[in-house]
Amino acid sequence: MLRPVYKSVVKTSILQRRLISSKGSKLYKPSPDSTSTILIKDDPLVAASSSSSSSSSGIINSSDFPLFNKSNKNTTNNLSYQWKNTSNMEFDPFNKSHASAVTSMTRTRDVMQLWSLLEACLQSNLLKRAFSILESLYLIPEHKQRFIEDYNMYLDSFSKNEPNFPIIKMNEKLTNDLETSFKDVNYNDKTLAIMIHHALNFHPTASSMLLSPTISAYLKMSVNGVRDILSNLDILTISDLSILVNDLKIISLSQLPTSVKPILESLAPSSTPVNNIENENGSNKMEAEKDSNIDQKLELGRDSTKTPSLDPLREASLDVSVGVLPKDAEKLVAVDTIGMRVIRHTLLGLSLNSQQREQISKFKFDANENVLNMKPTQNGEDNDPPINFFEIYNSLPTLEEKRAFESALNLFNQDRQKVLENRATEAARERWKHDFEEAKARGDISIEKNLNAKLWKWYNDMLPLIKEEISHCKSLLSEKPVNKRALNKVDTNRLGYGPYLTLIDPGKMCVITILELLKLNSTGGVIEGMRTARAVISVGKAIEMEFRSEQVLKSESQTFRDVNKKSPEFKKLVQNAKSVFRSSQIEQSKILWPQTIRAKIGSVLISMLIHVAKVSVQGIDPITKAKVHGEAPAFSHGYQYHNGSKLGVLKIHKTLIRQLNGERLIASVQPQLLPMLVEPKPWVNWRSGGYHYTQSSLLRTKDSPEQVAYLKAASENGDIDRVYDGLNVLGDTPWTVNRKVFDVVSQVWNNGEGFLDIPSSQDEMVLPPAPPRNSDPSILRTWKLQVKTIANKFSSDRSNRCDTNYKLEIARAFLGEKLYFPHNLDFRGRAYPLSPHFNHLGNDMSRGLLIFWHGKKLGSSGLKWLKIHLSNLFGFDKICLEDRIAFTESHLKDIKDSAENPLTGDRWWTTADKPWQALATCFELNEVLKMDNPEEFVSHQPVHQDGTCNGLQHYAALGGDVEGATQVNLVPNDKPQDVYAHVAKLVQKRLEIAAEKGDENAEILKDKITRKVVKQTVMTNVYGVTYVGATFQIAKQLSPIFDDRKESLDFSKYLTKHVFGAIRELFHSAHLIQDWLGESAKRISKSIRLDVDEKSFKNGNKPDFMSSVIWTTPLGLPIVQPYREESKKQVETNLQTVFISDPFAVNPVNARRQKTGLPPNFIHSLDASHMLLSAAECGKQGLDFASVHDSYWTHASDVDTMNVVLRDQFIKLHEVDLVMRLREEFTQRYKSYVKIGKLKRATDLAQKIINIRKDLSKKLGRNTTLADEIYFEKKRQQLLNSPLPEDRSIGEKMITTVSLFQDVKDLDALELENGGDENSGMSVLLPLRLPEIPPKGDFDVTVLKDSQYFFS
Amino acid sequence: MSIPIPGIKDISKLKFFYGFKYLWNPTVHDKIFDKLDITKTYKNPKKLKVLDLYPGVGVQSAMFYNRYSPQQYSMMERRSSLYKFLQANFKDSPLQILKRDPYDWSTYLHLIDEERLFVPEVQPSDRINDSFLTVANVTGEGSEGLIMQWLSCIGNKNWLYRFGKMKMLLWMPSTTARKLLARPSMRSRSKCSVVREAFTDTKLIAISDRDELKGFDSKCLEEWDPIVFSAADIWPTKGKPIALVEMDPTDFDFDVENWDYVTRHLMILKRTPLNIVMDSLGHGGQLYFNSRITDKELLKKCPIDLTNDEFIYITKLFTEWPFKPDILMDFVDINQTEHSG
DNA sequence: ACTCTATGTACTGATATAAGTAATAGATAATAC
DNA sequence: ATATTATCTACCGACAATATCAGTACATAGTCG
Repeated sequence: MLRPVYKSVVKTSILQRRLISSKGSKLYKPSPDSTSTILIKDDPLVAASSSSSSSSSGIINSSDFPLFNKSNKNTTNNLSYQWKNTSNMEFDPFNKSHASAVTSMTRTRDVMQLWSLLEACLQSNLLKRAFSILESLYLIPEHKQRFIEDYNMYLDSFSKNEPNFPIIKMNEKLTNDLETSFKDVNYNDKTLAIMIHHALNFHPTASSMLLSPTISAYLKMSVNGVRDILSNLDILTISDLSILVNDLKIISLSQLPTSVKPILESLAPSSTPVNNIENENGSNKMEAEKDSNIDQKLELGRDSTKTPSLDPLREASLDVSVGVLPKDAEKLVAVDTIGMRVIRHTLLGLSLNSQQREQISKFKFDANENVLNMKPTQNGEDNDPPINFFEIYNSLPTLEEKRAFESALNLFNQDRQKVLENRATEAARERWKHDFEEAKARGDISIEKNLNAKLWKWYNDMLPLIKEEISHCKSLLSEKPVNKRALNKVDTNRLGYGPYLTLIDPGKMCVITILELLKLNSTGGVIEGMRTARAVISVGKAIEMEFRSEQVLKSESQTFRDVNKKSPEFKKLVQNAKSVFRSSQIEQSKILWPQTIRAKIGSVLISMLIHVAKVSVQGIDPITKAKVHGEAPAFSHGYQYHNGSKLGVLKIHKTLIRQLNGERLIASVQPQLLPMLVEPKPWVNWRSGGYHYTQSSLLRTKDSPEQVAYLKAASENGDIDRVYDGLNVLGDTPWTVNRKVFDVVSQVWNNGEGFLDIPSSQDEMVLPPAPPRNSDPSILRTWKLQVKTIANKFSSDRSNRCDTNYKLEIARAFLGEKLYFPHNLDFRGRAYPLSPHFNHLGNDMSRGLLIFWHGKKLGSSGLKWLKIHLSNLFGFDKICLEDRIAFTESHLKDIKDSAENPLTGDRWWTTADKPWQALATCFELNEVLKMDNPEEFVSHQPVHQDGTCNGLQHYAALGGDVEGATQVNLVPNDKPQDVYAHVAKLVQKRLEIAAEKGDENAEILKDKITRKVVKQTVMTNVYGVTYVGATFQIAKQLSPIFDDRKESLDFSKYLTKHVFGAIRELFHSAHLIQDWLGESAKRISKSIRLDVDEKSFKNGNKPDFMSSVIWTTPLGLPIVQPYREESKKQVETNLQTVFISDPFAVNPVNARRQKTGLPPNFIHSLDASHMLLSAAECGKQGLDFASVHDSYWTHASDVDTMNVVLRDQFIKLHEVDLVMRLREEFTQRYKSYVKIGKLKRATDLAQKIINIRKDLSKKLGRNTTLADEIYFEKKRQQLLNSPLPEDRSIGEKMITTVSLFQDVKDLDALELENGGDENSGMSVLLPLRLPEIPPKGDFDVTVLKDSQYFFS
Repeated sequence: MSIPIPGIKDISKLKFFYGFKYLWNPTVHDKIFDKLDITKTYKNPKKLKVLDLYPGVGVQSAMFYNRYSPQQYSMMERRSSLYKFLQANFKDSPLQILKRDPYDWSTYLHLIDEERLFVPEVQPSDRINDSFLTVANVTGEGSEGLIMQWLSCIGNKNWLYRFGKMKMLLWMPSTTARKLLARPSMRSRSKCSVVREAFTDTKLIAISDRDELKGFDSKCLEEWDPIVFSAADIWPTKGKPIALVEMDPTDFDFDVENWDYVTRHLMILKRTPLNIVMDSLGHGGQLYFNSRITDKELLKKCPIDLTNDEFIYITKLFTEWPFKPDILMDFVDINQTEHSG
């Protein structure tokens, strides 16, 4: 049928806006009469609000965060959602909710861009340029309060750059800057710290007496006390402090920050400060003099990177036995670097067998050399890591020994983790070089055949290009800012990205670029390549990430550079201090590179790589039919169309693809994001936690400043400490790779054939022959579709295999290791591991590969749960526990066979729902069953307890719905309820009734309803699946029954109605709550905040709605639904323009998504709270705990304990009426919001409003608009909140169209619901009112205490 | 006995036009017929079979019949309101009304091969088929794709073009006409202009807005001298202007698949000189073509400046390229769906 | 020295792209008259 | 105040269209008083 016009006339509603593409490089010129400034001055509202925010010393604007002004009366209730009014927030670009004026947001963007530019310039020592950026920043009024921090950054750089600048001159400069250039700015304690540091370092050898008065003067100038000055550890190094305390004796130990106090203490009595200062390059002589076995040189950051890792001396010293100390000092240094001997010493002191003993003696405990087992093996069968810590750990007989072992391992892993996060690119480069040289020895052909050797070639070709580009950028940047006109386009672009490109070591950038591109192979639906947009941004991000961790590392080694040696105890002290330091460093780095810059950087690097990367190729000359050899670029930039839209793609040459398919890809996993070897840094605030050197945010925000602002406020307020507690428990669970399962997977994998989820590896695709060209178009089309389907299958198989490859390689690298998953949260509060690819949230295979590091004896109940677990994995999870045990017991033979001959036997385990996990369980059960006393068996297998339709469980509890609660096992029962089966039964009944009435559809369908047909729909119903969506799901289930697709769809439509009806009937109260949530979300997202900018009214009566739905979880986590209209724009890069969203754009909300999203999101925020509460409690009780949203894992022996915790926490969560609480919060938060509604014309009130409008209209000389009314109401509110009594009294007398509603009792009587038939209604501003909560049922959640099938 | 022509009064009562527009003014139609003078091609109109796709209100159809009395005149119209209108006006006329969907390829198979309700004569391709004419109105804004597919059918010699070189009188939005008729170096020059140049000889016959003419090539306009009428002559009046073109298939001889790939990719960067743009054809394209294209002047040109002959030349080089990419795999798969319970 | 204007450029928003409506088609929110 | 028409289409983790042109705002240089 012909397509109706309207379907394609307008393709998208995206508000396309282009980036101000080179704004990053554009500086504010001090021209005071820019239009925007005038606009702001003339706008009384903006002026008022900005003055109020500055006068109240930055206390959060009440209209931004209505809850802040509320006094905290309910503190007795520990689930209170109210936030304390203690936050003291200064200006921060994130700290503006969306609804504040648009103008401020555009300036926010400018601030952000200037910041990142400033940072970049300072890093590159472009001080003059930096200064002019400072001048621009200074002109932004909201930024004044924070300005000194930027100036400090500058001053610090200046000080480092000009170490020989006398302190007096320095002082002059400071005075001059602050008195002439930046008049309104005052120094702070950090400024003083910089001056002190400069003073100490300018006169390193000067007599203390000379320095003392100067420094004392600075200390006296302190704003918040000497302590505050001294807490600037990023400025003052340990040796600075040491001088101040020990030499000059100006300050006392007690004034130091607690984290470094112990270090200074231990330095104080014996140490000779002179040594500390002289010792910058590490003195070997000193080392040689030490004769203790245990004393170690503590090597840090910069120094360690200098150490060549292929040192022949070191090789030679490997076999030096413990306890024998080489007299040769040089050798000692080589051996000594990372404290390996301590570790080895400790380990060898444990009870080990001779083989282990030998392993340990041979193993190099050098983090740089033995980060992870990433070496490629020629023979796929050889999975053995050089040392299997897990096996050693397990074999240790006593708890004490295990502890000692773990503690030594931890010491070693600390170093390895650091290397992992910081040195991975260098490691990759070294591997390439090594392979290249090996291949070279074998001849030119080997170089072509060996991937790494090829990469090394690319690397070497690319490096000079980058260096050249960097020097271009540098010379361009160091020139005086010439007028732009004289520049060509290339240089104009350089000006934009140049400052960033010069920040990172060129070699590192090469490696990153190459690795990223290889990683992105066959992503984004591209057959042999990737999307350009994705590629440039990924590379840009990776570069930025590298820069960030380098920064942290650099400042860390700067501060601690002088602390070079001491005992292991001292090392621990330093480690602690450093970790505190890192937290604060990461926290401070608020600056992120703008997305546009990332894209530009990425594109520059990628285009260089395209230019140099070549592969040798074979082709057939179409004319002579002869084989032709040649060379072609490995990457090629082009475009593809999709529905008439262009899509930039980066194609990878077939030759390279083939090579990649057979390659082990571990190297290209972003090494910063692998699982961790040590416990993640605990979450203490919203941007410090997880990895040690890599910054991650607590919340995965979707580029929404609003989300960040609320999160930050809550975090600073200490409202979400319990969230941290739970999250830290998840992160602290140690795991290891299940060796037995890994061996099976590995075998299957190397075989290359498809197995379970793993697709087979294919090199070529087989396509059907093309029909003749002049066939009917319909035939041609069918063929094209076939080709497409096959190609898509091929490419998805390939990317699937690629993904599996990653998982396996990571698993291989962590064989025998102790590993941890750092977690963070999505915006609803659900927890996810930070490390991609391989984690316990992954597919069945990933889960099967993971077991707990710690083992626990099965004890009395463990075996039972292990058996139940197996039954669950086979899909028998809705029968009573006894039957599940019986299931497992009836398959003991199968279990034995599966465990002993997983691939050669009957492969019973592959018939499970979750085969790999089943296999893992079979392995354990088989071992258990061999034992005489199973209770003694030490189990590592996580046992899952899953909620039965967790969403519905929460709904039932919320609604007090007895019937629903029974269905989802909140009510004790001797048999678990199967919701899906029950719904199927209900549908069946409905159909039978309909059939009797003569309904043909019902007649045909009535015997075909199974649990499976309705399962997905019941599940997704919680997420608000629509009628159409559910129809598709059911059609999928029904399709085997009906031949005709159309027919199947028709029946599905019919059936869906009944399924929906049945669900609605069964979970009636859940649906009432869903509806209530939906309606509330709709009203909120259609409401107007009073102090909204009038300009958001397009035509005076139609505003852009800006309010998103916000609530606080029982744990205090504020949740902001980020659904807004998208605004994307094109950004020019080297390769093409890319289309990316502008994170600073202020967009109206997407009311539809706000509405459909709230019910599932609210429920998820509750189940997340439940999980975190349970996690924290389990942690407290000493359980190992993991979760996949609504599936909770622990050791078999602890399941009973965990179940009790789960129920207790659920009860605790629901003891409060959460819906009521939510409504109260909404009412508070959206108190002064208004909506546009209809008022009955025939009322007094309406008449009054008409009169006001008439008056106003006269005054304005035009028709009034709703925008005008909002303006006056806003003014009234401002007057009412004014500190001046006279203002307040004026406000009280003011009457506006909105104020009239204050006294109205019964709004319902006046408001016209949308059923208004005649033109009796008129559009007015009404106060926002939320719908009434549906009545709560009689279900008492405490009965849950005894419900054993709640989670099972 | 001539068929009565529906007037604007009746036509304007119709509510739904599905975004299509129809010229209702008989005077303009007469001018157009005069100008077309189809008897040049169809020496014997009594032998002529006309297939009218999306006839709409049938004004043109009735006038055509009145003027030439062809052997068969079939109107294919499925949209209910328009079908009803045709039924009401032409039920008892010699005009055949078929309630079929011209969009669906299978419609033609049924009509021609199975039911044999409309069977054109196959003619050799050394001349325009003189017993088969197709008239179509595809003025809907969203239906441009249909025109483009018909065009590619000329290249494939399938669909109605299996009966030989069939002339088509085609109403379309004027923007579409502008794109199709654009010559090299013109702003609107795009892949479909090249397609038109490759497979057809097309003339602009009439257009509903004089302002639109400035988007066309002035030399061509001189030659075509199109009839310009007013927006008031079409119904519904609102909306964008429309144009009528006359499209005759021509001879061609080149590798269509490769040519399609080459033009598609080159026209993406239509303002980038050939010596640079060739890289977007595949790995190492720039190097290969720079060595193969001997005419340095050609290398300086941009794709937008190329004639079809030049595209054919490049295509030839492309097919001779030993390392040429697989042109079949030229698409992306945006929608990967997984997930199930 | 300063202002004004001519000139060119950077920026924004609009439009075209390919060519069976992605495998599908009915409710519903938004917009226009 | 109704009727047409565009926009969805189950949540989250997650990952994105681009080239070119016309018109305009803006900056710069040069000229002139």
